[in-house]
Amino acid sequence: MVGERGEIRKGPWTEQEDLQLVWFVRLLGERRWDFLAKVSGLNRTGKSCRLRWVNYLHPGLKHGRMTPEEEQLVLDLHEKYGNRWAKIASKLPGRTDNEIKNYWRTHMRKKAQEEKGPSSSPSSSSMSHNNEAQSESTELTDIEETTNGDPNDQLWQVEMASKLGFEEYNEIGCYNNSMPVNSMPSPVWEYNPEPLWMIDDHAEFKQGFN
DNA sequence: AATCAGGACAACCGCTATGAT
DNA sequence: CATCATAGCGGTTGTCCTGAT
Repeated sequence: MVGERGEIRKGPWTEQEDLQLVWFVRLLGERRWDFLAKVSGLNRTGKSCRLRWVNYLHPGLKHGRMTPEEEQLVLDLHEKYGNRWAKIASKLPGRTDNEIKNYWRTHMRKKAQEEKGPSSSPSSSSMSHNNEAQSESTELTDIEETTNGDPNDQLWQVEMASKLGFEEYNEIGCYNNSMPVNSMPSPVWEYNPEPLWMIDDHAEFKQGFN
């Protein structure tokens, strides 16, 4: 799992790594990814940790196929914003920029070309349909907003929670249970049983390891 | 049944923006 | 004001899966 000392791991994440990451994000919050990466014992870069969290582990994410409405929305928003994936993603709660980007790359681009194709652009007609999906002017807050709807999503969350050994997670995206410490190889647990946010600074914290 | 092509998705890389010191 | 660290974004690549031949 965890590679050689000092070696940064790359490639697919293991369940164990996911578990560790979720746990440390819960403790430290979604910030200071570099620090989190060091402290967690994951031999990953902060960047990699953030990406994994944002694109896969975040409890607010939808998992599964795009609905036709979402497809249409992506199409419309791409018309409007171009390749501003983050911007587009912000209008599609529960979807990540990466997901949308991938999705676009595969079929939407093709679809868009087809629709544009020989005749006029679809944008005007699709816009009206789009209003229904309350995109555009309506500023959707964030991913939490849709977590309650999608059965796919709920299913995934339950699956993920059980996979990670948690019983439930609350509305702010935190799992309410204790970490299954026995499966945690990180030295953190030996040195710092106290919540990490109690620790003043990483310099101090790091002393525990070095 | 084997293999090939395309789709779907995860992850990495480089660059830029922003905030802290 | 300049510099450094961190976060975020968009592009790209790699791998696995699935359906067609």
